[in-house]
Amino acid sequence: MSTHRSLKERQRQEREDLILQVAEEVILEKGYREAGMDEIAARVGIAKGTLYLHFARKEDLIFALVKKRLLALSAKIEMIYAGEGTPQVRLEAVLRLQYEGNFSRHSQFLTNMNYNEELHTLFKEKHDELETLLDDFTVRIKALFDEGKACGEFDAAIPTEVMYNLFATMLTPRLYKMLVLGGTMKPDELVSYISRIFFTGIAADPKKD
Amino acid sequence: MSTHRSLKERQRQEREDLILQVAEEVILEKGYREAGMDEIAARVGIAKGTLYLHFARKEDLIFALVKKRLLALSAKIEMIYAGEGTPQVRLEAVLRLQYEGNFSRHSQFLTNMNYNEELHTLFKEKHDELETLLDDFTVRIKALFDEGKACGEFDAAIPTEVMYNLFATMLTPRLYKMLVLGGTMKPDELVSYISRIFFTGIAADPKKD
Amino acid sequence: MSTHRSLKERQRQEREDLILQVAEEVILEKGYREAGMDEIAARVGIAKGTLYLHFARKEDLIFALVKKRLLALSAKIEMIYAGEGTPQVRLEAVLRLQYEGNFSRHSQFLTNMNYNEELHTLFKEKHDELETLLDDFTVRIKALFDEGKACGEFDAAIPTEVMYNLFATMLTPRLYKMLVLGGTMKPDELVSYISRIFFTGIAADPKKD
Amino acid sequence: MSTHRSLKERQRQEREDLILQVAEEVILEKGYREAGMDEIAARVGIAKGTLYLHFARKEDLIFALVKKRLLALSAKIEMIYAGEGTPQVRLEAVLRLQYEGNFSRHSQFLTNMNYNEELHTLFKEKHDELETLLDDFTVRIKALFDEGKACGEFDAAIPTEVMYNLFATMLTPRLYKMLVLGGTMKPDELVSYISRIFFTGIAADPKKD
DNA sequence: GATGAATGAGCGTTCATTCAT
DNA sequence: AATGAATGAACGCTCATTCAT
Repeated sequence: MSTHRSLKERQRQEREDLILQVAEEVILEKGYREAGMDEIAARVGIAKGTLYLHFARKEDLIFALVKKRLLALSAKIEMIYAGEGTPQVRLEAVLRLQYEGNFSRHSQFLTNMNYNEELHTLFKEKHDELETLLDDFTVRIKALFDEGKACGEFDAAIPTEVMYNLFATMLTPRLYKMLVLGGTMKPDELVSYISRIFFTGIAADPKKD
Repeated sequence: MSTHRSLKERQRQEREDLILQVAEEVILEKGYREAGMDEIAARVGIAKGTLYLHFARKEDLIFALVKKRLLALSAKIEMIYAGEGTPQVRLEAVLRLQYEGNFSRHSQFLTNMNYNEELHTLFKEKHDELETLLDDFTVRIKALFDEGKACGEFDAAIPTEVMYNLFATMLTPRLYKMLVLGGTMKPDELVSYISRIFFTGIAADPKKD
Repeated sequence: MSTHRSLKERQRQEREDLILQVAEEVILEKGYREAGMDEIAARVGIAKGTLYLHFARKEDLIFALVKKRLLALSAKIEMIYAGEGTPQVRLEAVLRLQYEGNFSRHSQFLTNMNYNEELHTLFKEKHDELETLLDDFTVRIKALFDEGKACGEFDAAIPTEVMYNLFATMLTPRLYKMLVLGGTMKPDELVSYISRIFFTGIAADPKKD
Repeated sequence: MSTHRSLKERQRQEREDLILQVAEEVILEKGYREAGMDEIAARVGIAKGTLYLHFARKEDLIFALVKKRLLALSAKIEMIYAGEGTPQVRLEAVLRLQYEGNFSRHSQFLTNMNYNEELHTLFKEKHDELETLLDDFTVRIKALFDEGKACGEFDAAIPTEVMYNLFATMLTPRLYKMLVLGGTMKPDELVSYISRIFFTGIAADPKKD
């Protein structure tokens, strides 16, 4: 019985994941507004009504998707943060993460959502929850920069805020789309260029040693 | 008569500019889809029908706006490109331009449009014209990086494509919004931090001299 | 076995009664359309599918409820009709019946249904059956008026049809809602006022005796 | 110009009236919920969007209709109230009004609305405005009963509340539908029977003179 | 029998676009 | 040229009904 339950529950969860995955695809193709509930349902292979058994409102579906992507990102960042290596090594790992596999797609989704003013309006009520989710991410990255400064790896004269935001800007999918999808280079080559430029740029001045 | 003509024509042009300006405001506030033709017309102070005398479709209005902003940007870039100073000096001028005055708003508009997949679909037909407009901008910036490499200012080992796209990424309004609008620092302070990091990062290795 | 059968059958009947009772409550609270099958099932404590084992369509549920209330009413009327006393005394008993206990609720339900055109459309197929049910009620009341005329209690110059319909109109819950629920008076006070007015109104003219 | 304006305005008003009239028809045929905006628009001969230029929400359309009927009713009642004759004569005029011409239809509409619990929920926000509209009607009728009591026409022992509510109950379209539409008698015959019964019923006891 | 997840027709509402004035 | 009333396709969402378990 409990097995039955958990089987059902697992199937439900799997379908919910499928819905989110399909929704992400459609949204990446057409944008949030053009992504109709009808089309998402059709692509998942379920009826519209069934979609509404999982998410009572379109807004909730989108938010669940954003949340899922943010949580996955936070978890990865957390692992890297808790791992070994100098701050630079770990920040490079974050870069690599973002440019590899599906994360590039997830990253594009999150970036698109972030630059869409419409969603900021839509999520006004959920602002606090969103803030908390983003904080998980922000705090770790900033901590790595602070650590780097403390151990003389990064230039303490540059505000952590600047380092963090510049770094976050580089996680944006633009570079990936233009250079990797454009066929110019492979992800790891791109990451090594970015790393080289960025970490040379924020390195502590060796003369001051 | 011809004076009459051109007077009318000028008035028409002025109104068209006003429409574009208002449209930009509304779009920045609410996003493209939420910006209704009704509201734009009302804010301009004209009837909805009149709006359609200027732009036959909402799509055309948006495209005209994107075009206008890209042309203005290109013109500024062209001036800087044709100006004096080392490549780095001129690229820093581009950065300053982006972070000052209204350009921060225009920049935000262009970035939002860029990250909105909906518009990419919408502009499919006009893809070529858009490409040409973007080229005007792209070519100049890349030329400056190439020039810098040639004169030993920038590291020739880093592909120009990488430099260009990284530079373009930093013109994104994220840094402006987080740090300047957030009240942490003034635009010129931010520009000098970015410059320092970026140009140190791409500088030619002095040991190799 | 037959005992088993009839036990099961009794349980089934009990549940059906419960469903009807709950449905009446929900309909009185929200109206027929707003009363969802989901909510009725939930309040009864059964699954929605089970509801459909009892009533194949929402329409059937409503009709069964109307039928049940009409039958109960007819039975009571029949008892009163077959009872003792002058026609007026028995008609007063009908009035008292309507204004006391649960009948005020049932009366409200029947009246609401009667004034809801939606249901008249819905019951088009069942029109004849409904007519028969209503007749049971109508015929007895009319008979009492005729009897009253015959024995000189009521004015024979007033058509029985008028007496009957006026009487039926007064069984409407309006008076109950406004005066009893409004707290102005008790049910039996109200009934005695109504009786006094109505029966004085239709009384045979004493001068003509 | 002003003529133009008022012409347009008049046409608009005429169409709005037509919409309300059609809506009333459809609602009387099918009930409030089954009366779709689509069908109302189609019967009026306009597009659905045009309907929404007149009434922003279905709720508003219904409320406007209720309001219009109540105002019309109040105006008529007011005229009768301010007219000549004993209270009984004037109350009889109210009865006649209700049973003649289109008023019988309007009366049916208002009664249906009144007995539909769904609408009470829908109009919760507008409860106060509705109350005010109803008061215009209620106050006049009660005043007539009080006047009748004062001049010895009606029995002062019967509370005005009872008289008023019983009278209002008789304005219900039941009698009209059963007896006039059923072909049994003409409206004025019906009114005279009702009057006779009701006013005899509430008449002051002549013995007390 | 009992369940409740799944269905999809149908509703109210919006808004880019058209066109008679 | 300028207007704004009129349009109708398309959307998000609901809920009576079905059916595999």
